[in-house]
Amino acid sequence: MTLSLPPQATQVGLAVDVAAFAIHEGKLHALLIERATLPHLQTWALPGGFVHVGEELHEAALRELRDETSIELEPRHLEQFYTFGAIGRDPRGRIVSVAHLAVLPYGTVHVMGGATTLHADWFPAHAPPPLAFDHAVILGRAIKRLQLRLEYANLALEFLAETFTLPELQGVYEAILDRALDKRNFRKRLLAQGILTPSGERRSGVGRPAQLYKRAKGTRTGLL
Amino acid sequence: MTLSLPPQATQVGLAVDVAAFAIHEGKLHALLIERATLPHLQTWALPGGFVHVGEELHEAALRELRDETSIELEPRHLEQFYTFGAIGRDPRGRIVSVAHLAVLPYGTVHVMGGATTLHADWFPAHAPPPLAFDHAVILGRAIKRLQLRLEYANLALEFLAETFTLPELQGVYEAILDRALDKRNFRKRLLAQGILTPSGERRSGVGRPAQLYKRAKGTRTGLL
DNA sequence: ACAAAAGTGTTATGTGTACACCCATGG
DNA sequence: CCATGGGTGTACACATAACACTTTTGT
Repeated sequence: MTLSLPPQATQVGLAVDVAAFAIHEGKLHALLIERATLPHLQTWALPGGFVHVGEELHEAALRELRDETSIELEPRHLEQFYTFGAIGRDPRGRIVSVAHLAVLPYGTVHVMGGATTLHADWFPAHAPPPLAFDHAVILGRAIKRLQLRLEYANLALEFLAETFTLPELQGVYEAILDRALDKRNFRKRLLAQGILTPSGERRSGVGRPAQLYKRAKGTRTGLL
Repeated sequence: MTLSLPPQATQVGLAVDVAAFAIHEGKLHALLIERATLPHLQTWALPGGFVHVGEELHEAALRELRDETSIELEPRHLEQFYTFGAIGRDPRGRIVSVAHLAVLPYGTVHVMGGATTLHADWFPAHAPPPLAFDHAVILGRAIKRLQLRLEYANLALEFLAETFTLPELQGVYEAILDRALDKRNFRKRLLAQGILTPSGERRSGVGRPAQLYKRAKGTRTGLL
């Protein structure tokens, strides 16, 4: 490093926080951890922490997600969505947090308490418990962003396994938008987009089996 | 400050950059400065710099805009839109920049060289000169964000004086979207939104004078 | 009178939304 | 045969896009 920073440059703590979502029992859930350290000891919060030296922002987000929740997962989507830097937001000093939005398929997640956290668990995203710092605001904005993304990215598919039924996909939309959708209009719209191809097989259970679909070739949204 | 940061916390330089836009001669222009310091001496760049201690992010953006361009202005709109933190983006070390998008009315702007910059000037936003750091990427994303915002915020009004004609407003849309719009459909759509009220007066010049409008009461978008 | 820019309506097309019944399977 | 959930089509309202001529003013 041959050039130095100007004297008035602020050195601040750089953190990432992750609002990670999955669908469970037809409802949108967010992954929260119970803090094992001050400040806000024993308060629920978004997974997150300080960025390490030489670590990219999205790498830090993935690491915090893994370390704090002992999750075995590959996030299907990870995206920075806003940076929170208000002066009083952290009592330890000036800490700027780059907030990320992550999407996980619920099935692949096994949550257990990690070293730096007391617990980790899924909570209904639309009705979370009291959260540390400004994390309630961050979570709220993450949900809004998720709803917006749903419209023109095919982000809903990231919540599901490789093959899925149309009712399952509709359930994802309804969980995220927090309202009911018309079955026929939903199918019409989704099939018209041409991003789904029938996978031939059918899933069985109670009632009539549903046609299975998978994403059409060349329609990945881009993970990071 | 009673609590200390954990040892692995990275201290990084926190900067803001501002992509400031105005309409001039029917084209979208961006405000650039020519750097008076290393690195990238004598290269054009977005106005920006380090955040001071105890300074909010948006305050830093406003200060840099004023100091580096000696502009006399009140930005009509200022909005954070993305944070750039890739490791190699600045040769001085790990510097994270919170990028902002600003809208100025062109008429109120007087650009002259400031102390920390060699020059400051407006450039066509869709065809800028070579830029320092990753500022070309930042500018490109700022334009995209501006185009998106145009749709559902009434951001176009921020480019104009308090009263304006419909052809002027259409010119703003065309400059930002970089394509022509149909006059009749444009008028129909804008007037249907009910955010414009005729201000009675008419502006004179060559050709038939145009009706003047101003924004309807209670339709401010929110500056910050 | 002419040049220059403002203003004005209709039609076709596409998109979103509301709405009710039959189908296939398991128990 | 019944309970459960999957699958299907049509009609209306609304928004969008294409398109050409007349009006008002200054010179």
